[in-house]
Amino acid sequence: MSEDQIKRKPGRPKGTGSIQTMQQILRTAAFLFMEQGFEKVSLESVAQACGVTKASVYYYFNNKSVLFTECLQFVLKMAYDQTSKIVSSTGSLKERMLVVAERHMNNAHVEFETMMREASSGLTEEQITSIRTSEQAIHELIGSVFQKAMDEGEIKRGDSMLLAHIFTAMLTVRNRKEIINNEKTVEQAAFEIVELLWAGLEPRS
Amino acid sequence: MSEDQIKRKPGRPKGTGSIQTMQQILRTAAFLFMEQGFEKVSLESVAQACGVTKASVYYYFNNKSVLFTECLQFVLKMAYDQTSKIVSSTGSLKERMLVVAERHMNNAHVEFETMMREASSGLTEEQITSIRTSEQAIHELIGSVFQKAMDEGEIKRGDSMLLAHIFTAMLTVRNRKEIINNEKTVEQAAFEIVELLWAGLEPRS
Amino acid sequence: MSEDQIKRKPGRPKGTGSIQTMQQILRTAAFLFMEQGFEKVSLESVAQACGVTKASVYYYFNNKSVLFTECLQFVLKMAYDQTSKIVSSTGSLKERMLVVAERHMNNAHVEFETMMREASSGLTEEQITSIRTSEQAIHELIGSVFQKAMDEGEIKRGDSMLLAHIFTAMLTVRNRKEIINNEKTVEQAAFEIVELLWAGLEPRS
Amino acid sequence: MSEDQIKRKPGRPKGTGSIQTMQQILRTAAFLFMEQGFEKVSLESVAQACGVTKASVYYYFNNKSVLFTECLQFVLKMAYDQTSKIVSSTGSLKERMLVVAERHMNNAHVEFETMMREASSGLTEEQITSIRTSEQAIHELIGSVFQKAMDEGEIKRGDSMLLAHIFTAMLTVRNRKEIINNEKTVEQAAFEIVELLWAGLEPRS
DNA sequence: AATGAATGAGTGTTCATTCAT
DNA sequence: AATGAATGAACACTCATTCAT
Repeated sequence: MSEDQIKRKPGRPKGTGSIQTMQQILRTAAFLFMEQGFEKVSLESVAQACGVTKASVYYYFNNKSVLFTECLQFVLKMAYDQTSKIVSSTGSLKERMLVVAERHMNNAHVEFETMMREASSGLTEEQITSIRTSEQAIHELIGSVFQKAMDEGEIKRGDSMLLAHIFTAMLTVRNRKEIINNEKTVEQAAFEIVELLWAGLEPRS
Repeated sequence: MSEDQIKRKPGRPKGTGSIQTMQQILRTAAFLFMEQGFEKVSLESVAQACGVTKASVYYYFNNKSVLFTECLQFVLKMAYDQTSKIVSSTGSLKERMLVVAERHMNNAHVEFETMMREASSGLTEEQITSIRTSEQAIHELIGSVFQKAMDEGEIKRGDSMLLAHIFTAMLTVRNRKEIINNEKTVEQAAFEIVELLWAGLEPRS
Repeated sequence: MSEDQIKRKPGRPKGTGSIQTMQQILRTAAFLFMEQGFEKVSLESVAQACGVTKASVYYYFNNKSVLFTECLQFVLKMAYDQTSKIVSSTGSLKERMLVVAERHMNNAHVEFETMMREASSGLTEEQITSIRTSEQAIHELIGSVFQKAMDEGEIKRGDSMLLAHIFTAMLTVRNRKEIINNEKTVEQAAFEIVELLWAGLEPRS
Repeated sequence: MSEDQIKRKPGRPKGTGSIQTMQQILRTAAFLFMEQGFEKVSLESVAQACGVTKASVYYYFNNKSVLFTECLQFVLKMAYDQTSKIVSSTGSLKERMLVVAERHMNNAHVEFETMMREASSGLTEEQITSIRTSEQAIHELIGSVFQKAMDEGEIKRGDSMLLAHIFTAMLTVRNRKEIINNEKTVEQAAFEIVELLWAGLEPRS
């Protein structure tokens, strides 16, 4: 998050201005987009939050759509890496998915599909598919993990990709203020969700 | 400049008067809001879609926030009524929830939480709570059905309200184009979701 | 002012709706125009203040300019009558002008000239001259009184019409909040103004 | 629809850049506000009068209230400086006040109080007091001059601040078209006003 | 006599985008 | 590398005005 602030190697930094500024714009904009969605974020507000001018943002990103696209890819890549690390660790599938759930539910953000729908009219076909691809990668990652577990008999057989989507969809209850914040912690909710997914509703005879 | 334009006189045109303009505006706007979210829908576009002028929209609704609020309440009431009818019909809980799932997934719309987040900055506290209340009513309806089933031993015990939220969250996979539209019909997806929710992932010994 | 409310003759009033409504619109609008000027007063606000609809206002007055014109003439006629009564009463000129000053300064209103300038672009030549004539009548009334006093040696000779304008102009200090409201009452201010006008600044040798 | 229109690209045009756009906007807007008042001046008209776009006006002034406030302060500062120079020159008080009168009456403008009343609903408390302060400064300047003259016996004793207000109020006869323009020059009127103020109406015995 | 419904023309304001430096 | 100046397009909202009933 603020890795670049704290850990400063001694000596004059190489590219003080250029790459650093671009990275900061990217990070800041990504945060704002995830928080407020496409339309509500103005390039002016991005610039201000970065302490630069609007024109500077344009210097690095040709237009709002480009910035948005790169932001999403940045965020999705981070999510992919994080998830990848978790699922490839040791432990039972259930245990690992619980960690995935906790992490996912702690990253506050606008729901993906909605943001895409909002933005899509301003994006080119290319941009849309490029984002979709990055997003799909995550689902495929999770899907493949489920598939492997099915093959090994760890869980029941079924449509692994659909399962992956259902799983991520379940995690969006994080956004319901009535559930989280009031009565349960995120960890509790994540735990109950995974338990439910594993056990099902049907009472054992 | 506009000398060559046909100068329409202001004021009410002679023979317009459809039956219920207000209802039509409400319905049209509701559809557009659900499809595109708060910001992207301009009152101009609402007016055009209804075949009236912007000023006419303002004649019936004081401002965009009011229109939005009434639209959402309109939609939520319909959803509540629909759901209410289904859950109070005969059949096992699982059967009834399948119907709920099918209906819900066929109503295309932006995810609720995201839309609210997007719009909330423009709404008054009152408007927000009024919408929230309407929305909560649906969850409580579903939650109460789950609770009753728990009490009667039809399903396992658990947090019925959390379950209600999880259930509706699961239905949002409808928005994922990779799943629906390509490989599965909505009905298939709904069926598999309900099956999964009931049976769980754990393989029977 | 509220003469029509208090003094109600017994029996069914003749023209309950028509003339009464028109009078009320006129009075209300006049008050609003004097208070806020031409542009700031919307016909909607006039209607609301009267408890009727905008269309009703249009029923009695063809358009805003007409309403404005009639309002001003109404107000100016009242001012004329009031002034006329005062100046034709007994007492020295100075005494009578003091009463005029007090009355004038107690009627809160936007300065005349400014209001006219604001409104004039929307008025026809006819309307403007008709208002100007009514206004001029007041000045001529006061001017004639001054002239007579000059002829009779009660005051120094001079341009009586200019003097009339100066006199009314002096009374506009009523609008300066720093003077009235804080340190002086309207009556005190009126007194000092008249004293000053009579005695002049020059110290007697 | 606009296919046949020449589609100007957005963004800064190639060779515009006059020297000081902001100053010109300020001056032009100040003139328009003084001439027509707050409501009647649209930012569009200001822009047009300057040969720039509305958006350019917004580039320099955040909103109409800000522009209005800065305009008034600009005008008031000029008036203060002008008056200050005159009153601190040599000559008798009467001579100097005659010059003040002439200058003031030659600057065509809407009456101050009225303009403030019209605009005040759109201004913040801060803006109002900031303007009021600037205006009060002028009256205090004139008041102090009168006070000094009283102390030195050059004129009769009295409320110097009230006198200052009366004096400026008298000068508003400049706005009465029936007086100026037709029969008298501004200089004549100014002369007669000052004469009257000094000598008073009372005939010497 | 009075009104509800509808409209065209504006007004203030925001924003993505461009260009010269 | 970064910015200040400028713009066209859109948007939320208001208002005077008209017409049918």
